[in-house]
Amino acid sequence: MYRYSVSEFKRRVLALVRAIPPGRVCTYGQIALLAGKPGAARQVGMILHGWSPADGELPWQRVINAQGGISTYKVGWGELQRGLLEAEGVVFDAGGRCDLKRFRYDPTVTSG
DNA sequence: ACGTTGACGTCAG
DNA sequence: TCTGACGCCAACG
Repeated sequence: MYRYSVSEFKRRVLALVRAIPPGRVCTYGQIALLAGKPGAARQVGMILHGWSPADGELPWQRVINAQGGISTYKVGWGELQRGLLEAEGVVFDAGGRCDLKRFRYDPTVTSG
């Protein structure tokens, strides 16, 4: 698909995203940090941006912003992402945000 | 090489 | 809580 020579960072990001279990979410900053580039949250978004939304191989919908909200409305995939997450059990409030303390998945914490 | 843009994050008011 | 400013780094013209 869009597998053009991925760099080390991209590789790590994709691996981390794939490690997110259904019904859980991660933030861009969290992914960037674990991928080895603290503060490179924007680059995480860019990497996912180059990925097809129809590609079920990558659970890109489980990556949201640090406020627990959807950041893909500006590219037209907001409704799709929210729908996919809700189908997995993630609950959004009236403000379109979910409770990160409840749904955030941290690979470094083996508690779940 | 340079300036602008962007699926973001953090700090100050 | 919401807004504005700055930083981050890769992609684009």
